[in-house]
Amino acid sequence: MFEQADLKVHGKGMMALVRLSTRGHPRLGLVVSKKNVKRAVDRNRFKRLVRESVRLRQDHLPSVDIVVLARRGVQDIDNETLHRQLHGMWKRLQRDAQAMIAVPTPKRDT
RNA sequence: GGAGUUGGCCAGACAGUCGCCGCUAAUACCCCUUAAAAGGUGUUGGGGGAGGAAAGUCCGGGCUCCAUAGGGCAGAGUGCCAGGUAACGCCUGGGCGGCGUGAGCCGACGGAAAGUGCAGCAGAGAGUAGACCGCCUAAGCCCCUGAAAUAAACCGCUGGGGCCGGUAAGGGUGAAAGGGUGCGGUAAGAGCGCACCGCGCGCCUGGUAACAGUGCGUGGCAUGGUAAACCCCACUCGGAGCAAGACCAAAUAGGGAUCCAAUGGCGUGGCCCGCGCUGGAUCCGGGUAGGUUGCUUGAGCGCUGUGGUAACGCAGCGCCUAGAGGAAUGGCUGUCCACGACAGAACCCGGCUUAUCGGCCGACUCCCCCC
Repeated sequence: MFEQADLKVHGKGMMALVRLSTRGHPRLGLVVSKKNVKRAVDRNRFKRLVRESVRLRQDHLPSVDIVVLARRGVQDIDNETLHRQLHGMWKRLQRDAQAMIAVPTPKRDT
């Protein structure tokens, strides 16, 4: 997954790795390390918000596996901007995924 | 009214809506069966869902396995006394010392006359004390002076100087200089003597005890500091941890090689004994690591009564209050206000410590004003 991501979507304080799947619905994984987010309260809050965001948008997302990685500093972002970030990321993900499905052989340069 | 001390409690609220994790009831289907129960999946309804610190992991216990945790050594911890407790390094009460006008607060608070060690600088001297300045020159010796007496002299009164010394009152050094104040005493001084204070020891009295005393007697009087230095004394402590452990399914099969060997090897990791099990170790080749349980009814919480100064105990009645498993307890919208801190359960309890916006209640102290 980490080495064979089809797509990478970046947002403020986080990054999402995406792979296409044939499951028929999106699937979410979360990586929030203690190193990057020190307090348990902040780790839990981040995971809840990401889950909620995916839940609210699950019908619009393509059939993909998503892994969201938290980066240092997410604990300082408030809920509202975090939601906006995630919303923007999913929109980009949708667009890119559809483009990739249209092209049968996705090229993996760089 | 102001300032403060102390004990306890709360931890945004409400509504709507969309979700998550257990529980429970009904129901549908699956599985199974003679039939049911149990089990699984879904739908609908009901109900529950982080903390006072859930944290740090610093102590103590339960639970589980190793022996039923046994003996010795080593090691670690605790350290005024009594009580509480399952236990504690915790709590309560008391003692002693310190701080505060006070309510109160703080204290690793046994032993330094068993032993060993350590102490920079300054200073004469730092633990069998010590003469740098100062004070003294009585006794002993030397020199000068030379009263009185004598015929004269010797000796030598007096005074002065020196040597040998005396002295811990004063100065100075230091964190600390070997009880304090006063009087006597003396050449000057000194517990040298005495009085008072202090201290040590013995007894008596009070107190369970620590300890206390205008108590009685006795000793001139230190036993300097450091034991979060070794140490001594008293008391306590076996080890590992829920990834403990248990169960189910499968499997650990079977095989080959080398080495060691029944005063052995493993369990048992500080070591020895003891105890239990038994051939063991390494390599080659092959195989597995899924689920269930432990998992929340407990030294539990609330109320009342009762014993106790209190911590807490006892009795009765009532209540059931998260249980996940990469990990639920949330998102959004609206209204209100004192505009919300620190922060997220992971086997469970009792403490300690640390973090913390603010609010409420009780008790008490000091100061000012009024009656």
